[in-house]
Amino acid sequence: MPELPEVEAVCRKLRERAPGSRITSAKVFRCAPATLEESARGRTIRAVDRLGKHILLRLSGGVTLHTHLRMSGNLFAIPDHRLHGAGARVVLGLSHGAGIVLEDPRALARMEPAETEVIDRKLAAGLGPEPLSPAFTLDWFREESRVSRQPAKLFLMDQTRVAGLGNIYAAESLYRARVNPRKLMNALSPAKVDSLHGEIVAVLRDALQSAIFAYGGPGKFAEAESFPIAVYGREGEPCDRCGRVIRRIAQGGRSTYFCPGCQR
DNA sequence: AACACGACCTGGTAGC
DNA sequence: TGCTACCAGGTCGTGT
Repeated sequence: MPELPEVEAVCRKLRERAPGSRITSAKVFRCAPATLEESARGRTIRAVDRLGKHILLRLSGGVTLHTHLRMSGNLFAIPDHRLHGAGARVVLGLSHGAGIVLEDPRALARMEPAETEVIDRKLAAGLGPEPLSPAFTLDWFREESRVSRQPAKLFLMDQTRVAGLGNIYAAESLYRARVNPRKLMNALSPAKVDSLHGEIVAVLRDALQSAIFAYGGPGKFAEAESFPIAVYGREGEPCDRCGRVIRRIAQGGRSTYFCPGCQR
């Protein structure tokens, strides 16, 4: 589920309920240290921030619940904190009985209490600019590309370079820009670098719209255009653009899907 | 610096 | 039906 667009959708949804609520109880089943129960209880949720794929629940008293959904996590509000599902890993009970639940079937997600100043400094130092922020300029991207000898796919997945892309949207960005995922960044033509920069932004913008729909956004009537997946998970199928068979290779221990015909 | 690999975990599914 | 093997949207630590 969660790359930047999905995480942003989760945050927007949470912002409808969470800010202003006091945490009256906290129960950790897994995915969080037991100390979270005590450090969260009694505090008020001031804001829900996001940095890359990291969710930051800002609590009163300079405490942040640093949350990462990893592969299969989800974070959402429920009307009654006692009625959480069986898959709940952390449940925050709020004033007026509502709740916030961290779910994750694989239990890889994490929610950890931290001093706000400390976690902010750590994340700022460890994450590159977000593609949907003004910091993601073409000049910056050109320079990063010029000095990187990483294969393009690994470059896009590297959160210290670009914060927020994951396996799906990295693959889709490369496909749209017609870039071979194995090609080293500093070996890409200037035109490909520029194209890739633009497609990263376009892919995330499109995906964000779809994610907001999927998470119960503006209208159930509007045509919920789901994000069109062109290559991810389509090994063996013909490419919509050139007809060549889409391949799956391994990079950095993950699957990369691409079209050997038009990604060069 | 850059990369491979295992660990962390559970669940779904294709194939036999 | 039931077993096995592999796959999964992420990150971190260790070793080369």
